[in-house]
Amino acid sequence: MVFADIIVDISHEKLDKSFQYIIPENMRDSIRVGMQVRIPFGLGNRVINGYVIDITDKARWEISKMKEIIEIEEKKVPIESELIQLAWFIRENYGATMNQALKTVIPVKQKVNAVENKRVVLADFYRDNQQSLQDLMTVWEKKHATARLRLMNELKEKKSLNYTYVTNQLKVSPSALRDLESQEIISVLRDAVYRNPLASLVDYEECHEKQSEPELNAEQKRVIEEIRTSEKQIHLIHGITGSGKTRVYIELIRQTIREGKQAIMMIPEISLTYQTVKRFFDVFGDRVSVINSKLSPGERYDQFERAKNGDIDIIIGPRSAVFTPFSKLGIIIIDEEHESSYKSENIPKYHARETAIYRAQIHDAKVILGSATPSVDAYYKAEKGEYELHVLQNRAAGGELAHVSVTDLREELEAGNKTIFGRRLNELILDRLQKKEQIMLFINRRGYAGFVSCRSCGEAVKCPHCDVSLTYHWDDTLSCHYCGYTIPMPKSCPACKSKYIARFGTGTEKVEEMVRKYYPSARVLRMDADTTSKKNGHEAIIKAFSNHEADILVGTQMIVKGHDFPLVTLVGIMAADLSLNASDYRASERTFELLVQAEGRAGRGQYEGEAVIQTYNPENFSIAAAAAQNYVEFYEKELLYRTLMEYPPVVQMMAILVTSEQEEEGILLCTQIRKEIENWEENFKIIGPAQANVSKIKDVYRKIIYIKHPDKNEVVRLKNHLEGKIRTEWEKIKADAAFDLNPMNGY
DNA sequence: CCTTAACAGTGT
DNA sequence: CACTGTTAAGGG
Repeated sequence: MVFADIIVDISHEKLDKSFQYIIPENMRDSIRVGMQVRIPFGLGNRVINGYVIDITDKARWEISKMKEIIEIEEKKVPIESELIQLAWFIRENYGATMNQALKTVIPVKQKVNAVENKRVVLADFYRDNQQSLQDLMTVWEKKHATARLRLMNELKEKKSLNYTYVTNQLKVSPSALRDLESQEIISVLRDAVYRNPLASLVDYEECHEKQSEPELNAEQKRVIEEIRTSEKQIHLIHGITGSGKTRVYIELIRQTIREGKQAIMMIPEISLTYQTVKRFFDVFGDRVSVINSKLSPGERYDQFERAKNGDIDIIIGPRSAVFTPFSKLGIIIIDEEHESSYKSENIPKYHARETAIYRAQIHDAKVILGSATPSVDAYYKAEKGEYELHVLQNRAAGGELAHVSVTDLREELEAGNKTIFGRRLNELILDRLQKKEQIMLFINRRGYAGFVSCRSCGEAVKCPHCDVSLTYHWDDTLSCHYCGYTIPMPKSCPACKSKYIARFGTGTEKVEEMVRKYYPSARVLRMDADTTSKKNGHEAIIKAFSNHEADILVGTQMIVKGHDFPLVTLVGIMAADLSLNASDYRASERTFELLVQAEGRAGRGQYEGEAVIQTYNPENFSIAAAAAQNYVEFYEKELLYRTLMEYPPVVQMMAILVTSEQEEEGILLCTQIRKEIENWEENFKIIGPAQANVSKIKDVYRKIIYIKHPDKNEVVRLKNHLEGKIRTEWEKIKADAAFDLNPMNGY
């Protein structure tokens, strides 16, 4: 007897274990680990889906009670067994059910019909027998079968014709072709052809215009050599903006491919796909592909297949690219390693960096992390020797980093300057406008956009189901981010009936208005959530600014990421402090990152760049370090703070989010959890329970507990213990708990 | 998650 | 005792 361990396709803690089924005789040869099957489940034997995660001859259950698998789901994509191992890792570390983890590692669910490339050729007999063909055509001539004659004349010349060419250009109807095929005069060949998402991104016809990669400079060569000869598996490249990290990645991938292995190139955002693909395509041609959520299901499925079959060597994509089913994985590169988008915001909240490292260990592959502003986490591990650190400190194309000056806004006020432009910034703006160079003005503002509040009572209009303010939409409605609750924009304050109710400035609008007022001759563009919400709004603004259709671009974080504007020689950071006020321990790290990335936008072309940071806290260490563009200085001070306060990476932290419809139930579960941790054999530091930042979503209450411990394994062990308790002893408490290891954004 | 069996409450 | 609604248990 052979049995299958199966994870049922129901995401519920109670069912988060494998169930054993008998494999019927007729499936014994075809069934494989990773396949999806239909099984009878529960007392009612309702038929559901399941994933086979193991096949064994050892029964863990009374065979008489075991049921049989009904059938194999041929239409569903089987999960590679290696990805099942990754799913276990994710389940274990990020608090999810195995079912959820399996669904995450398999981004393609359904098999999709292959696209066929149909060609028309002469049947063997007529190809080898010219005389018979001639006879045939004489008959047709008499019959005035003109379409068939057209086809035959072409086929005599060329051996094979494109099907669409035959139907569209030669005007031979499909029915005629079918007739000819059944008479065995021609045959229609069908080759499966992969959908190619690159086709819309790069121009195959213009291959001759390929940009060749610049020569490696000494510094880049050194880093490549260090990595090539190193015993270490994980490497961190700390390279200043413009130091040519991508050039290094390309070289490392080239070497990997030469060894017959494959590469995953991870990028933080889909919007950066184009420029990356373009560059890689010029070097590696169609051995490169992309995978991301913007692809159609068919395209995605085909990239999956190409990767599995070894038809490509390199995949470019965001977080989920880590699951690309390469069998000979040699290298995983994570560009802009510090980006928070590498951590999933949905359950399971896996971190692509950690998952990549785990996967690389299975393959004995290398992991390369790259950034101009490494995450404190990664730099810490590099310092500890867990990763090997490499530094690129010169700009590849020569040139200097932007010169940065800091303006203390308090002094400006004292000096009687009531505008939002400090004197230094004003001076430089006028200078650049006069020189016809471009300017970017960056507003450091996260979230909390466009909510509506009352000027007389100060009350913000809130969602009745969630603990958040409603946000204003351009169609003059207010809606809730979390549950979609929408009301028309009220005419007066719902709380005090005052008429002085208005939208809180988004910051960018205000700045735009001021620019128009003080620099009336300047042409201004604004880029923020409002102006980019329309389809292609993002690209349209970028393009207009690239073409120098505007002198000043005003915007939020989105203007600082990844785009090259050679004419920009001035970057103004209007108020650097705003992200410092965020309520989580990563606030300084994020501020530093943003400021340095913003500074990096200035002076990327032939002209020298300048950046002005305006702030109320010039003495703040992350602002000072950003002004000096000194990462190590920032890192050392930040690490000191994290050590004192016991924050990651010095300790491991886990967030436990408790949600409940009735608040008391949630509080009860929280107290139980707290008690359990206090009595646990290992000593954990506990913070909370407290109300989550957003304390209610869709009428569900949210409480948060943070726990800290130096050892990650201990944290995972406690998590497993608590999960067990929740499943058994505390089962009756009507509240749920979700675990998040080293959370990226506060709760 | 969904089904079922068990149970309590209601009405004839 | 038949019928209905609520609840807890179990799933291989």
